[in-house]
Amino acid sequence: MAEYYPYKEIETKWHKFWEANKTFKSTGVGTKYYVLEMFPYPSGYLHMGHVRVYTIGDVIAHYMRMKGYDVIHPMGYDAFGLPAENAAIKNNVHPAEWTHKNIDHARLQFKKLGMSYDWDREIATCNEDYYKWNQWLFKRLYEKGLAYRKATAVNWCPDCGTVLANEQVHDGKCWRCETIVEQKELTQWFFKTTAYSQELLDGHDKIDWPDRVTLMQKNWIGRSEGIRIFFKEAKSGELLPVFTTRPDTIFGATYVVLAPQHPLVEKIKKEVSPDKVKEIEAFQDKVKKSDITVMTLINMEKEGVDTGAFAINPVNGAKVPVWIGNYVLMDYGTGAIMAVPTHDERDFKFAKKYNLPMIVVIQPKANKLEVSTMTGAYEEEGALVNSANFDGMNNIEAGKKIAVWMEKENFGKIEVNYRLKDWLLSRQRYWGTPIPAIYCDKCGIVMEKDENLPVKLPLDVEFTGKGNPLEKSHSFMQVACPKCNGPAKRETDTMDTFVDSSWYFIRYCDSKNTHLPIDKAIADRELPVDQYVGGPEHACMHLIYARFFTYVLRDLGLISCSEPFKKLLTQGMVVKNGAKMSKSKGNTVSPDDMIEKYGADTARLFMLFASPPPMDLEWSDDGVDGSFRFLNRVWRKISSHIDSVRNMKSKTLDMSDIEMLSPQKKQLFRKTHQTIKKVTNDVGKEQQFNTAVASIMELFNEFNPLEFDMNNELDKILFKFTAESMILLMAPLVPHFSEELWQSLGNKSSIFTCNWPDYDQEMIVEDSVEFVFQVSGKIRDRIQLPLNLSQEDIEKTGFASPKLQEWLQGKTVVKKIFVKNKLLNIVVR
RNA sequence: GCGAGUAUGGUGAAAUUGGCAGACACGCCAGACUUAGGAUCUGGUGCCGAAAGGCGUGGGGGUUCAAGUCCCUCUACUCGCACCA
Repeated sequence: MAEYYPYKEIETKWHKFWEANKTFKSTGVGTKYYVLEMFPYPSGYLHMGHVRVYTIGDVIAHYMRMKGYDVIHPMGYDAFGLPAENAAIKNNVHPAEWTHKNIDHARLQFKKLGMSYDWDREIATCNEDYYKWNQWLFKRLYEKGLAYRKATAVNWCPDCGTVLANEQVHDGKCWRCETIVEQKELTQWFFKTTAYSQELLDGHDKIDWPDRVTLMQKNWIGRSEGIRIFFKEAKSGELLPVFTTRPDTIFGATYVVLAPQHPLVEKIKKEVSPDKVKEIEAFQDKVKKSDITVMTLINMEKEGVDTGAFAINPVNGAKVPVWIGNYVLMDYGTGAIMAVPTHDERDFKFAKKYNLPMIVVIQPKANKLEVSTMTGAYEEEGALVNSANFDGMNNIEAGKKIAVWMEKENFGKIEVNYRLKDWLLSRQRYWGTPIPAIYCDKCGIVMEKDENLPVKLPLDVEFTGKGNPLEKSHSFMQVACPKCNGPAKRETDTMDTFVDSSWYFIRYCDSKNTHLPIDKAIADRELPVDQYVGGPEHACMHLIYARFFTYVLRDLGLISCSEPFKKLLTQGMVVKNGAKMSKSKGNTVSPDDMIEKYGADTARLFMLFASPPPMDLEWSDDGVDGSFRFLNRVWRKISSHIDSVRNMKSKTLDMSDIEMLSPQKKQLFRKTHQTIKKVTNDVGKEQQFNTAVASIMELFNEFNPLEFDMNNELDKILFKFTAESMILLMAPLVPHFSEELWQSLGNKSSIFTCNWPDYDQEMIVEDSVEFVFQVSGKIRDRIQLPLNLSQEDIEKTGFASPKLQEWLQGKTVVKKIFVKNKLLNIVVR
């Protein structure tokens, strides 16, 4: 049986040591550095995807610690949510019990992986001492007018009598009973995220995030500058505003489309024939009889119906038909659009389908457009036609002028619109934070008193899958109105779990505070998070909600910082055989098995080595083996002389010592310095852990074959210096392994209290370089030459090279390109 | 439909940002050692070719002395889309 390094013993030993010594507790002294990974939803055991994020965060935390920062590195659990409730329905176990069992296992897994958390800060969002502050903050938002109620549609299963999450709708059917899902209007709570639309955009300049994430957010917030145009309903004269970003095409508007829920539709019904009303209602009904999930919206054919009413275009008095369409959204813009089929592809298709009129208003330079021959919309630039005084103008210029003119004539109002919606936070579920609102017949909406918080989740509930369990709890529902003390009813909606995760990173700073969510002095020292790590799937929702909450807490005077996450690292998924690991595909790998078979350090090393953080990571069992073998090789090499160097002082070599070394050992010393530089840059700056690992392997490949004579003082010094440097560089990656070797080498304190190694720029410089010679861009020779030769010297060498001469023979030199210490390109004809 | 990515050997990937394509590793091949083992060590390994040499970074086109890297265009795949977290 092969001898492996004793990873099990080592890992257990250091877990105990770190825990007993609270090695990773932040000291509160010096410059703080807050590293945070997105906390897990404890739905069962941690999987490899988790191991990856947390390993990446842990490497950064260790590195900054060794760089001398007071590192804040907390962990907790995003513990409210739907899966716990599903488990309750399925297995008749209380969501709390299920959740706490999972949390306990996750905590154990974190410890086994050697994650360097400050466990004293731990939180779970389902605990009363956390969600109390959700309620407290909700009240503050309500007082500021940032929380309000309005009606909106939800997925509804009529059979279960319950609201369904998008996830619970499969092919338009309820996942449990397969009843066709409908839309239902409910009055629900919203947070006014749109109050901060502009700051959410402007804040991007203050943070160091991947461009693609800020770009996604920008698109999500969707700022568009346009104009609200005041169409009027022809019969009643009722105002029918539409929003458009294309005022240049206003003279080409040939019909108007309303969202099916648009309030004007109800008025129109009173004006048109009974047959029309039937038609309209049938259409409204059809739209309502579908769920509101994305896939449905995508697959939905664009459909509409003529209401029989007309609208007046303010700019020219044109009378255009009013339609309703399933693709016009009530909650964007004004819930109504003007259609210009000649210059918008979506409108074009719709107009063709229903045989609606078209007018060309933009003519390209090259050819002349005719409505009768058009096969698609013309969406490029051109000159305006059929546009009154604006004819002949370039459409882009004209757009601005038309908008100004319309505003002056009071035909419209220039405005900025955002695609960002207010945040619907009501959930008709049990396992979440109860919203602390009370409904009193006399007083209306009244908030629960601060001193009565938290409003606790009741225990006298049953999980049947039908209806909201909270509605059946009398002890919960029936309350006295905090204002008039009369009988009142408690809100049964709970909060979206995104509320929990929108400020948990703030609570970590002061997780035990019983009179405020956070103490301001502490917040001001510890916030913002300097480095946040998590999946890019949170680019839009979580990362916008968290920024919104930070703005709100700032405006409430609770904290001073505006942007919660200074730097963001988004890591890819862990895949196997090209597919995301999932139970249904049977391609999962259990972290527990990995730790058992190879130890946590090998699992960590493989994940860091296999792929740079932003890319997906292809799992490979053979690759894990390779990482394990590498650790074993290092272990053997360093162990070979560990007893001889244990009691000697660590020293480095000076120039005169180096001159006495063999060329290979001199090169090893240089390589060590080069590797320190490379790893420092890769880990500290680029966050490319794969290349950091590769360069440590390169160093080891030079170190491993060399023999060291333990009777020779220089050899001993070099051996110890190389070994220690390597271990220090490896410490953030493989903490147990490094701690063990470090202390075996005679060091008395934890490696994580040591300084990150420095390199000497002088020691790095190579004395020669392989110079490349090209003829007309093709490489024809490579010659090892001293550094920093002049172009003149290089040319001499080049023209003297027999290989080059062969290619230069009989040709005329046209040009010579010289790149110092790199190449000479001789261009010939 | 809208939005964001990705594409380099048999595989995971690297390339100091326009300057030697394939570092490092996996796998494979050959060998050494050996009380056969999924251990360790040594050498080889992009493709074609006997060699000289040629070809090669998803396809096509362009800029340049020089392109994986810049520009245009096409294709394929992956992810997100507001009640999963």
